[in-house]
Amino acid sequence: MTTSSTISIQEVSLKHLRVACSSCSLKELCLPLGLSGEEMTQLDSLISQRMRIKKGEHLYSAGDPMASLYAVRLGFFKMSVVSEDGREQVTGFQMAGELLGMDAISNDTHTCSAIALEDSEVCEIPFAELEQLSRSIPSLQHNFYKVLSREIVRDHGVMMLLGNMKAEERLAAFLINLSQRFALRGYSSKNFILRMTREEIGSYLGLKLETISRSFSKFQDQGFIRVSNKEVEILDLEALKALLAGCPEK
Amino acid sequence: MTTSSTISIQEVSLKHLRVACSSCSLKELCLPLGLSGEEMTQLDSLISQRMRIKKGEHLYSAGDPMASLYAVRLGFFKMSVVSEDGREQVTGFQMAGELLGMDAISNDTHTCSAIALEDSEVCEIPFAELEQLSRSIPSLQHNFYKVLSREIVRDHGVMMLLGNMKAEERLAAFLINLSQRFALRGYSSKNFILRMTREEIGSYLGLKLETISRSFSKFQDQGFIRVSNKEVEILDLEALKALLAGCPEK
DNA sequence: CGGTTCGTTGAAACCAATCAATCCTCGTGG
DNA sequence: CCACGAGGATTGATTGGTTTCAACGAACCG
Repeated sequence: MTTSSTISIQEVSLKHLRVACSSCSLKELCLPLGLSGEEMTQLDSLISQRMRIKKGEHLYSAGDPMASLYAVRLGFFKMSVVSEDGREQVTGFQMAGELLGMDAISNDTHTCSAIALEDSEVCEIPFAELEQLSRSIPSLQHNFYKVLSREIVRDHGVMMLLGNMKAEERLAAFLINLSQRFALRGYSSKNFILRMTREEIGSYLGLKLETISRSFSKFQDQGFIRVSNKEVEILDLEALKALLAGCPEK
Repeated sequence: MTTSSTISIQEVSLKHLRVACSSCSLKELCLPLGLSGEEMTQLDSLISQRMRIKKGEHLYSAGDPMASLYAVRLGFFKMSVVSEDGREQVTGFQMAGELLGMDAISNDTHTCSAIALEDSEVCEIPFAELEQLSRSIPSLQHNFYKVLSREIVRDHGVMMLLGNMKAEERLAAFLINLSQRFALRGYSSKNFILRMTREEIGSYLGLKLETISRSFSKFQDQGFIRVSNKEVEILDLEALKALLAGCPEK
């Protein structure tokens, strides 16, 4: 079930305030990277609309047919898959400039659900048209291959995390990753708001929410961070990184 | 360090016994899926050579520059990444018809090492040429997007496994997956040889080798499988599947 | 045929899950 | 505006599954 009916009003009102890729602050992080002015205009014409997704709403759900990919303009999403027996696994958190829905290309069907963790905005990118346009714009095709490949590399990083690391190492890796991504987008790398619950962090990291809570408390006791509910302040980034590097003498 | 010096002799001897995609038994599983005769000939001309990789040799290593992707013709590979502090994570096992090196597109550099677990044979696919050809053959481009996307979906499955499942569930999932992939290639789905060690299975599944060994023994005691070293016989596939489906009443 | 790698099994230690109680926060409606 | 309820977070006690440590046996390779 998509939420298309819920958002149709905004769709209309947004049609004429479309922001073109060429003037988008995220173009360096997103698909248009490295395109010429002319090429970017062609890409612009392909982005049919911008959509607003309210906190808690599904942009799409697992099982939905896939017609478009989405680029996050603003906000924060979680992606999750559910196994046959009902277990949920959060596969990632996506923020501005990141693409959603790439898993769906394999079967023209979404395999994940994309849920907004705050009021968000995405650009809809019709996939068939992207595919066609990428044939005439080599650097667009190349960028898109890279985006797909980068997702694979990211997934391998998560496997490393889930397969080899202890609870506190996982959480440290998670915080460092978030911090870097915020920095890349011009936000503070030291102070940020967690848009997800402890349970969602736990699902992503293969841990229970109580373990996340305890690890946060421990980091705070050690003076690595300050946490107050969803606010996080990183006080000692090096200490967190040291946790990851393994004990120096091991 | 690549192993190119080791295999140069075979390369030469193989040049004239190249098997074209069009006559390859794996074409239904591999990139050429759905291409016309004419298109397949073009793809053929791109596959510069076949290479033999001996058991234990690296097809490529993490950090190597990426110029080509590889399609497994024959044999069995493991892919692994190593973290800064030296921990190894096996990210997958690849068999005939599967593509290697897709993670490397993101940076033109391999992020995994590909190691042959038995004497193997791969087709080398120069990436730049594949990219160019895929612009003129829409279904090739589409296939390649799908292959990349399928890899992402597969990785999500591994995350589910690592994040949510207990040791025996993971091993059951692993055996079922292997069984299905062998069947797809015309091999027995009930009897097969594990090409990897217990330690490598453990690394893939986020477990220690002793845990793998114990789980194998337990499955055998329960009559689900018969294991003798690397030989596996699946006696009760349904029982293994039931393990995954979660407790019936949960 | 000897050595090394791989696999199995047992006992103990440990880390995270589970169970449980309490508190906090936020959104909602009276 | 405050009270209420529900969901989210914290913390403690206990359990349990997996790792670790250890020893031994089997298989494989040169």
